Order: sequence, then C-alpha cells, then structure tokens
Amino acid sequence: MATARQATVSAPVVTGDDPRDRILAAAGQEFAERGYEAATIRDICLAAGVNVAAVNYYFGDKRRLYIESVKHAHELRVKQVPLPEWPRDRPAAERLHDFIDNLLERMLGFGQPPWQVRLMLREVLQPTDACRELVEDYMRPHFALLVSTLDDVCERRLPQHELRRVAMSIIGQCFLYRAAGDVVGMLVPRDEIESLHTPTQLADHVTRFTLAALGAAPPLASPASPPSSISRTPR
Amino acid sequence: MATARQATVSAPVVTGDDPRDRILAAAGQEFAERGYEAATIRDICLAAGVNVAAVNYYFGDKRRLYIESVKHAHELRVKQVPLPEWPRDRPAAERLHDFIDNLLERMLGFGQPPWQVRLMLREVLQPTDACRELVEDYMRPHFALLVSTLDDVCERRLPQHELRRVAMSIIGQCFLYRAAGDVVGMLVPRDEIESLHTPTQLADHVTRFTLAALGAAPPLASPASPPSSISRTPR
DNA sequence: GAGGAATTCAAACAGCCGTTTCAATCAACT
DNA sequence: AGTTGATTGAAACGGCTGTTTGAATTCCTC
Repeated sequence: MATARQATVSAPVVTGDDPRDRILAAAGQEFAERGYEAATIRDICLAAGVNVAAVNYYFGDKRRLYIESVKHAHELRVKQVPLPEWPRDRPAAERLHDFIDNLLERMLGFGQPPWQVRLMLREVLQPTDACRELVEDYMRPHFALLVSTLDDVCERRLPQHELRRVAMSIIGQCFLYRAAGDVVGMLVPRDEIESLHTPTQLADHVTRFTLAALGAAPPLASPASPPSSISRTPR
Repeated sequence: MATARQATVSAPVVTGDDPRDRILAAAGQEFAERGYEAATIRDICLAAGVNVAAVNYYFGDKRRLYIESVKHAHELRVKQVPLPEWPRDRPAAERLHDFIDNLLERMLGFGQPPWQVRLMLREVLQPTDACRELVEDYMRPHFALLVSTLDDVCERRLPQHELRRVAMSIIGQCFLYRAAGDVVGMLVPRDEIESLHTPTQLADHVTRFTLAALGAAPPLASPASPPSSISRTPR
C-alpha cells in the first residue's frame, strides 16, 4: 500500500516508517561516529531521508536531538542486554564470570560494535546533561550487582570501599579494550589479538585474574598451576 | 626591558616571547579542552595574544597546528616524567609498584591534570595521524618495560602473551580513573574519593591486586591478611 | 469530497568557521 | 639612513553551520 514515492533520493541509510525514529537512528550513528560538534544536521537528515527542517519540527534543536539520541541508545542497549539473573544456588565465582562475560559482550559486542555503545562511551568520557541519567538508570544497578557478587566471592571478608575498588579494577580492565582498542591493537601482535582477545577469552582472563587476586582461585604464576584457561569449550 | 606594548588587548593567557610557542601552548589547551572540531583558531589566537593570520604563517593550517600540538605535549610530558630506572638489585615487586605509581602520577597528575594528558587521551580514544608516532615513541617503551618487570615478578613462569594481557589489566585499571573519572566519581561516595582515590592509594591498590593475582603477595581476601594498605605514609 | 490540522519541502537567513589578502610595521645589515 | 626581508595587523572572502520561513503537500475527520 505505502506509496513508494521517495524513490531514488540519495541514500536513505535508515529504515522504518516513523520519521522521528529514522532521525533518531541516523543521529545516533552520526553522533557516535563524528561527535557532537562534527556531526551535521544536514548529514543526519540525508541519512534519515528527511528534510533538514524535520529536526527542528520533531526535536526543537540540535542539542535536544543529541540528548534524545543518547537516551534512545541507552534504552535500546538495556533491552538488548538485560541485567543477568541467576538461580539461587549458582556459585559466586561463576556468577562473577557471567557478569564479566556479560559486561565485555555488552562493551565489545559480537560482530562490529554497535553505534549505541560508542555514543554512550562519548558520554562517559566527556559527560553532558544526558550522563547523570545514564549513570543512575543504567550503570549504578550494574555496579551494585557487581559489588554484591564480589562480596559473595570473598565471603564478606572485605569492607565495602575495598569491594568498590576491586569492582573498578574489573571495569577498568574491560573498559580499556573498548576505549583504547586501537592502541591495544598497536601494542599487541595482530595474530594474538585475533586469537586471544575475543570477548570470551578476555572474560576468562579478567575473571581468573580477579579471582586469583581475591584468593578464590590459584594465582596465575603458581608453579603447580595447569596451562591456562578456565572454560573448557574450545569449540 | 621588554617593551610592554601589547598592553590591554584582552586576555593573553599564555606567557613567553616566541609567538610560535605561545600559539602552541594556547592551542594545546584549547584542543585538549574542546576537541579538534570545537576549538577555533580565533579563540586560540586570542588566548595566545597573536593575530589569526599567525597560525597560517607559522603552521600552515589548523590540522598541522593540531599535529604539532600533540607532538609538543608529548615531548613536554616525556621530559616531565621520564621512564623510571632502578638499581640492579631492586626487588621486582617494588619495581612494579614504582612503575604503577609512576604511571598513575603521569596519568592523574599531582594537582589539576595538565592539558597535555587530556590531549594525548583524545588521541588514544580516537587516533589521528599523530597517534602512531605517539605509540611508537612514547608508549611502546613504557609497555615493554612493564612487561619485562612483570616477567621478573613471576620469575619467567608465564608466556609473553599472558604477560601482555596482565600488563593490559594493569594499564586498564589505571586508565579507568583517567578516562572515566567523572563516572567513577558518581558511583563512589565523595569522601571515599578524597580519602582513598589519591594516586598513591590507587597505586598501592593496583599493585597489591596484581601481585596477589600473580601469586607474589597474599590474596586480598585471605582470612589472615592485615587490614589493607601497603605503604605506611598517611602524611 | 471539503475543511483543517499535521507534516514536508525548497529556499533563504544570519552567523561563525578556516583561510587569504595586502598593506603596515619591525629588525637587521650595508 | 635606506633597503631588504621577516613579521604583524585589520579586513575581507567563500563556505558551511544551525535555524527559520512560508508555501505546498499529505493525512485525517466530518
């Protein structure tokens, strides 16, 4: 039924019928790729297949479009990768591994990293108005879950402030690969990246590193330790 | 002696006599603060107390000014905080602690973080032409030193690729506080930041965490472990 | 199908951007 | 002092930006 009128305008990169959603999707990608200043309304509208005036019509101005884009990316991401939940009897160490695996998967993604994560990364590195909301709604619950899992792992032997520092150590390890992946790629041989720096492999490494530091697993360099990995699913 | 001619133009934020150096200093601060796109030549020249044409005269165009700024910041930083060197007999664990302390000090700085680090951070997060040079001249030697120190700490029991991953774990822990400090500040109580997240305290934590993971120190959550910190200089 | 609101469109607006121009000024040397 | 070359200065040039306009078009309701 829908009249195929728009025809061969140029490159309507974004699909969907609601213009508001198309603008939001295109804006997210552009902002994520180029940053707020460098992204232009004209490019966004070209990619969305709408007129430049549409941004003002639906969002008011560029700044409000940006904030809506961040919120939108945030909501999409929450739907895609929800907070992990476990059965009551799952061991704490395995819950920690699941959490780290989940975190890395969310940060690095399966195939190409989706634009939503890049957009949120920009907010983390240089917070704007949209950031506080992002932290409260999205990151604080995850952080609390991580801290409580760590509390279980070391059987309540560490004070809260120390648990928080350990949590930061875990997040930092994962965060490096997301934020400074290009530099990591320059410092580590290419084949090593491809074989050992997959999300799964990294999750194993970070988990083992953390558990060993907490005393919940044998240390990495112990003379009597088995070769290396934890999960036995070479596949 | 020097003729106080420039008088009350506006706000010559940058000092020095060579206009080229003044532009470089002002440009570094502006680029670090606002990013490449948002920083304007007019603002830079205003802060440097020179005419807009001076940028074209001394550097050609904005892009080349940016590259020179990054190189300049890099060189300044290398002079300020050189690679650590130790006497032959210094224990590996203490060398690791020194390295991490040095790394954090360089990243977080004593007082307010200098603009040079912010500028380099921008390059790490979104590499441009200036980045590869930065990595080769500046980061690779540091990284190699860290890996070799780790090799000493665990007495050559780990393969190189595993050492590199451990090195990344260390760098990641430090990097988080530099890159995502604002978000960290939102997740951790304010007083805890002030009392426990100083460069020195963090260096102690990261070192202890790493040594414990490698089996070169008792685990954090061991029942028989003393309260917490390593260095006893509350000062 | 007519009326009216919602939406789209091409065009233009004012403003700021990086860059260039060219004359004025300065410094140094014969 | 006078000439030459390096440096500085005020002003302007296109070009691209976010934003606005007002008419044309679409969509829905009666």
